[in-house]
Amino acid sequence: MERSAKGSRERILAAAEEVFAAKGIDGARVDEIAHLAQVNKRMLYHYFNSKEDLYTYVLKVNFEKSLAAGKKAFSEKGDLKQQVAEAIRNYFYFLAANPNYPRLMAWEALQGGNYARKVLPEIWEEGLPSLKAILEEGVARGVFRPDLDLKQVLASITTLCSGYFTNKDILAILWEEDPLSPDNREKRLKHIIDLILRSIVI
Amino acid sequence: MERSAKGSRERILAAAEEVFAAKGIDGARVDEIAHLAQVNKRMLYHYFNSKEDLYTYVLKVNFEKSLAAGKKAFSEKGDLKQQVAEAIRNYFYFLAANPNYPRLMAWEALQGGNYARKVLPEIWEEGLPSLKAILEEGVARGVFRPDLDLKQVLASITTLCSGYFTNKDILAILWEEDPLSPDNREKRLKHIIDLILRSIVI
Amino acid sequence: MERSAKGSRERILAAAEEVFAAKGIDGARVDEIAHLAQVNKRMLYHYFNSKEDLYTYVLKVNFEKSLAAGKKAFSEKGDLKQQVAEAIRNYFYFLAANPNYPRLMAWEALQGGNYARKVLPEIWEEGLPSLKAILEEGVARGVFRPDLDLKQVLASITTLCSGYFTNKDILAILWEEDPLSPDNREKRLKHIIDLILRSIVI
Amino acid sequence: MERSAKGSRERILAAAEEVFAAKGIDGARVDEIAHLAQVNKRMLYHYFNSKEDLYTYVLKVNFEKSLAAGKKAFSEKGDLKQQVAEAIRNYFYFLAANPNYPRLMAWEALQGGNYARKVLPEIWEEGLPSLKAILEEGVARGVFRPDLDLKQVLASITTLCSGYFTNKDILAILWEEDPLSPDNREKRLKHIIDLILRSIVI
DNA sequence: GATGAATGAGAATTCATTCAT
DNA sequence: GATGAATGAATTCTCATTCAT
Repeated sequence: MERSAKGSRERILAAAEEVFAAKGIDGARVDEIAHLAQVNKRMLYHYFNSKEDLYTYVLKVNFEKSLAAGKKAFSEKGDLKQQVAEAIRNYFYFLAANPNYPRLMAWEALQGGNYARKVLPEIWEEGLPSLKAILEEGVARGVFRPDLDLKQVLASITTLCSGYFTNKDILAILWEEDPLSPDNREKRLKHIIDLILRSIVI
Repeated sequence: MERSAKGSRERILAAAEEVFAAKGIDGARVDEIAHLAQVNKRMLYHYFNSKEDLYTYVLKVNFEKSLAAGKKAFSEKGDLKQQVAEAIRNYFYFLAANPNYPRLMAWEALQGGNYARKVLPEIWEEGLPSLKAILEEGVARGVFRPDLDLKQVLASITTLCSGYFTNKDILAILWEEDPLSPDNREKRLKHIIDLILRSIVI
Repeated sequence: MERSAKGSRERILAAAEEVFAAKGIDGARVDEIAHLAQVNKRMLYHYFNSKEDLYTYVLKVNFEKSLAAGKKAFSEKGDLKQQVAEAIRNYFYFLAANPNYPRLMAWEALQGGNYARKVLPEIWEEGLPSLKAILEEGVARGVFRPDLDLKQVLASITTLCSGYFTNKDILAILWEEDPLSPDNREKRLKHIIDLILRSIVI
Repeated sequence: MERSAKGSRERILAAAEEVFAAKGIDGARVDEIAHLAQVNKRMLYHYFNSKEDLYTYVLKVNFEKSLAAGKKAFSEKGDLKQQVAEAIRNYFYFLAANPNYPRLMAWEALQGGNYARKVLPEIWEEGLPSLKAILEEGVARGVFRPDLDLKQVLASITTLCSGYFTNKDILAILWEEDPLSPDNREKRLKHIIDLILRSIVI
């Protein structure tokens, strides 16, 4: 049993993340979370006070994970183009490795970010600070187009990356393939990088 | 009273679209829909049988609207690049004019397309057939890159366009501006068109 | 169309009898009755005021039909035993010919006769007056047992006859045959007559 | 408070049996059952899932009670006639002691046995196996008529016995006495036994 | 007489939350 | 920390009945 491997609190948190990511806060059922976490429902209230608070906490934890990932300095080897590519790749594979994250963000976005706003107004997924820095340097050095609109570029990158994961089920239907297979994932990433790079170089 | 201005059925449908787009099927309340439609709750069941069926019907109507819009032949003036730009512009402004549509699709996508699948497995938003045709012609004529992966390009276009609208609330927070203002909308569209065109021409 | 063959009122009455007999007053749906009668639901209220009144009226009509059948003088040929047999036969085939009647009575009996009581306290299915008379005469003439308890005998006859029809579905399951087939019906009737006659003759 | 005297589950079951026996599934109200059981309505769903399932479960429990009663071996003293009388008496007093049982069966019979069929297609109230055995033995030994139709005899016995209880309210009106008074009950039983015995002996 | 649309009261069912232990 | 049973407030859905024409 990995029942006691993690403590109840951790199990609840993990279960909640799973269920909220799968169904959103309105579709999620407290019973399902408790059952999945193999704890008595009461414990959930013991540790997290309410469904809403639990949800908000799950968001918080995920934001922090994402921030931490964003900050992890990546090797600054290669030219700026390569660094941009690398940053996108890092972000893309962070999403792939943490599939609950983009889904949680997507549910939250549709709800106007009301829960996220309460706890973490500042963060959200601007969280590509290193990328921003590289792009700025590229512009300064004349490697990237001088008329680059950073806001737009960053929005495009995050949308393209996270959109791939939040729309996986639909793409699976349309493409009749599994978008999450390593091959397809890599193909998609290459396409996104190509798209972005072509649009920013002079 | 604009009581019987539109029939109850239409009012219910309109109200349902509004509420489902705003809150998703799980967040929506039948009472709210009935109230917004200014009808007795009973009528909702009379016309649409259940909340779920009503939701599915709203999806259906929206799919059809989108298909109709996609089919509307656009002027084939200008070169192929201009035609691509025009097709993206049409799609983008269709979403802007029908803000419920991208949101409904986004909720649905997060739920794995379970409801949509029931009604219209085939459609979804591949629905950019004219665009696909233009791209193919461009490749054939040697105007666009021969190695163009249409699937990828189309996925990027739809993701970029609809992602802008489904994430509007988050962008509003990050940018501290209204993403839906005509100016910002147009600026975003131009960015997307530029991004795509640069990536497809030789 | 036999739609206009009978007037709406008659069609409603016929439909109501059918549905009430099939499902009882609580299981019956006004909508189903109206639909079966091919009339607008409003007409039902026009003619019969309420579901309850309609039900009560159906009971009344059926009581009267049964009384009328019971009064129809039967040929007084043959000895008293033959006359008893004939009376039971008449009753049994009246029930067979009017399958709604025993069912309506059975639903009503389970409900304590509350609706019937309101309108027709006197009738119910004592309605075998001719039979009663024959039995009394038989006792007087010394043909039947002097210690005959008429109440008990009549109760047995009605129970045995109507019970066969109200339990038809269960018997169908147990016997794996159709209790209402002419053969089985006749066999059952013969059994009942035999049972009763043996118990009343000296 | 005899609040937890019996567990809620048992109280719900008892209350449900009472209410379903009194009013049938369509006439019964979940609220009434919950109130009678002194539990929160929610518990009913917790333990039994739905009104329909609760009803089906009540049927099941009653079937089993009846089967158990039927199996209880009765003293095989006396001749076969006495044994038949004893078996009928046992059955009759089982019904008297469990008044909900014949009523539940009667409602169910009128509905075509649709719910019972789900749970226990095989049982129903053929459940007089010991009686059947005695009758067969009697025929074999030449004590009972060789042309005895067992199916018919058993149907008559069950109909006469259970019919007495399901029609009690009507008999009360007709007879202007209480059919359930010990005296009247016993008188009725004697009549039934006499009726049956006379019809089966040679 | 006849109709289709509408309604309010109520019935079944669900859900987050809390109590007693 | 932990638990099973319990609850009240919604929430979805149903039904007999009535209104406007």
